[in-house]
Amino acid sequence: MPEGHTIHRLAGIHRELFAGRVVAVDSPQGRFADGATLLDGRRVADTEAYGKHLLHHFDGELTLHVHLGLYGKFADGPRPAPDPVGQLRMRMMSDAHWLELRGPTACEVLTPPEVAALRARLGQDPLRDDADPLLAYGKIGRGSKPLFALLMDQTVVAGCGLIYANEVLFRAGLAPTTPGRAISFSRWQEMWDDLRALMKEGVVRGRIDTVHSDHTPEAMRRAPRVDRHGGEVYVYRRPGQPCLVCGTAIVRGSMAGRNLYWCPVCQPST
DNA sequence: CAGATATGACAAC
DNA sequence: TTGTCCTATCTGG
Repeated sequence: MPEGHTIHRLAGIHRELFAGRVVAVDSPQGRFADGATLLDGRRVADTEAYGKHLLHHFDGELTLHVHLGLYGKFADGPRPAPDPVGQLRMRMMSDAHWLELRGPTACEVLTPPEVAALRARLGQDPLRDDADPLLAYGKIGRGSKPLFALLMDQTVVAGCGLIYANEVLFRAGLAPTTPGRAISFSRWQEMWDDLRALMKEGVVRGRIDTVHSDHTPEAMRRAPRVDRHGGEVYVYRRPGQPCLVCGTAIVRGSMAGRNLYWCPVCQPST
């Protein structure tokens, strides 16, 4: 489930479990063997999320950088740790807890300049208090690039993924193909605020719910209550099914290799 | 049990 | 736009 809310949630959990503690780190699978050696026996100073990137800052100016990609997963629990099963890229253990990581796109140790470079190439993260929607709008308001592609562009909005992009566009009543220059800053600000609120909910709940609570019981009955991704949504992965608001069949398309879903009536093309 | 699928990102064409 | 990588889980036969 790795959109930005998942990573921020993980940062919080890992801070709770490991910040301030010395940990043992290894790589049963072997693919993170060198990095594990660098971190083994050090103290975790703090954890942080930036967009979809998770950072564990260790004493000695070393940072563990993890990007889950499409398949990456963490698991944790109280010791004793289970025996390694499957492809276990990294394991971390304090005196009280264990943490397992499998299938990440990135699992590496970064120096401070490398961390700075990572942050510099990321856009505004709605889940961070240091984010500025006006800076994001600077990359949006002029061009012809579609809003969907802009939302998915991590150098514009860091942490927004496929589900949030599709859903926030539905909630805004905007077609995914709407060019960035077609919306004013105040319109963007509204969408940003909506996205931020949705993602904050996602951090707390550990799932993505985007359906307004005041929907009619009839509409809710027509929808699968919970998608396989674990949340309640308007359009994501509901092609051919009736729109929860107007009943029109949801349409599927693709843009930049990603799945698009929208309601042609609630989100008219301009 | 093989094949398809998954909330991502990047390089190469 | 296509191919590639990472791994587990769900699907159909």
